[in-house]
Amino acid sequence: MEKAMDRRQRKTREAIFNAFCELLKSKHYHQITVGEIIERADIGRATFYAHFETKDFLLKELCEELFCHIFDASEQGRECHRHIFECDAPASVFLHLFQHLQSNDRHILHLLTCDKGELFLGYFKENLKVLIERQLPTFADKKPKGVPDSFFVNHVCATFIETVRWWLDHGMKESPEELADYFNAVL
Amino acid sequence: MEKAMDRRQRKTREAIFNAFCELLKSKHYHQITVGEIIERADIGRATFYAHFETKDFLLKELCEELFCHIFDASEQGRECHRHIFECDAPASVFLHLFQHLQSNDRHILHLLTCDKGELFLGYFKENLKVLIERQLPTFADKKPKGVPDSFFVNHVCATFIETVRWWLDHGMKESPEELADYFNAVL
DNA sequence: TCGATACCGAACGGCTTGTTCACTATCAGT
DNA sequence: ACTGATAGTGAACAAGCCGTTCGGTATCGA
Repeated sequence: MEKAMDRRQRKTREAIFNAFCELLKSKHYHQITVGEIIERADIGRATFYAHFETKDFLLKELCEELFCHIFDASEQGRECHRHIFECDAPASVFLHLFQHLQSNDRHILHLLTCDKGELFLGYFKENLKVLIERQLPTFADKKPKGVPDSFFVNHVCATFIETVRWWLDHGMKESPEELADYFNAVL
Repeated sequence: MEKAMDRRQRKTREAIFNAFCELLKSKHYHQITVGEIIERADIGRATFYAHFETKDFLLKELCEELFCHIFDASEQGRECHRHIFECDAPASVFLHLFQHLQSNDRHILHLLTCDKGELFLGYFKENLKVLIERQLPTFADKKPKGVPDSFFVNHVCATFIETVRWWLDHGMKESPEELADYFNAVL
């Protein structure tokens, strides 16, 4: 993990992640068994537990890797090399997020619909929260009077997540731009 | 269930519900074992499975009973005997809901924080949705142009649920009236 | 080449699930 | 109060999964 992993370690770790993601496409999280992951990844039972204390930790670490990618990329897009798009508009970070979610890692989204989504959403929300808190000034105009900050942050978070969920449930027919419009409209 | 249950049936059914609710106060849903429910309800193993196909069905039926109470009561409050409060204000149904949630069945809310919340939330959302769809005209003024109906309904639902969740996470210090204010403010 | 490290794989104890079955208690109706 | 139907008992059972252990093998980095 931290100290330049052995090639073998990296390989099995990847194998586990891949197997897990593939399984997530056809099954709900809680239906997936460690045995299945092992079989699909073609590794020994003991090996799995050498890498992940438990199935929940596997999910946790997978999420962390994914969020790292997505959120780092969005922030970079905003502050550094500006990505492909102009990123000065207040809430364009969200457009970025929608785009990432659409293109890259579709299998992430399956986690949102599965019933262990709570866990996933927990992690997602955590990361999203720091992003939003850091941008709170940007929303100052949208925030109604008399509403606590923490309530508002939570509201923005939840609205984003629900927007994505709605998107998914309807087949992701809309473009990220449309989505971002809806998102801004209801805020 | 439907045909005037035997007294014995009602008794064990209640015993199971009670045991389950009590356990939910101290444990997360997925940590609770059928064995524990049985022991606490003081019934035979076979009896449990005679009533509920599985633990998930137990949750489902429990939710259905609870929502029946809450949602029916809110609708009655609005349309019939007007309850204790004046119920003409557009979104006072929500105030009603907040009040119900605060007073009556506090153990319901524990379901919202537990990690199987997804399941619970699913049921909750379903019921809430029909309520909101029925009241959509009321919100006509709040709904921004160019946003699909289904998106907006989902958004209102989610906002309500997240409001409740936030409430809970912060110790339910606010009064239902304040909550309703926040809720209206962000819509 | 060599020591360290990761993987193998089979086996094991422990726990949970859902079912079965012979037996007993309680019900509702005449 | 009798009786057939219905509900609950409790113990036992097979099946499945989890997480661990251990002796042996393969692969790594230096």
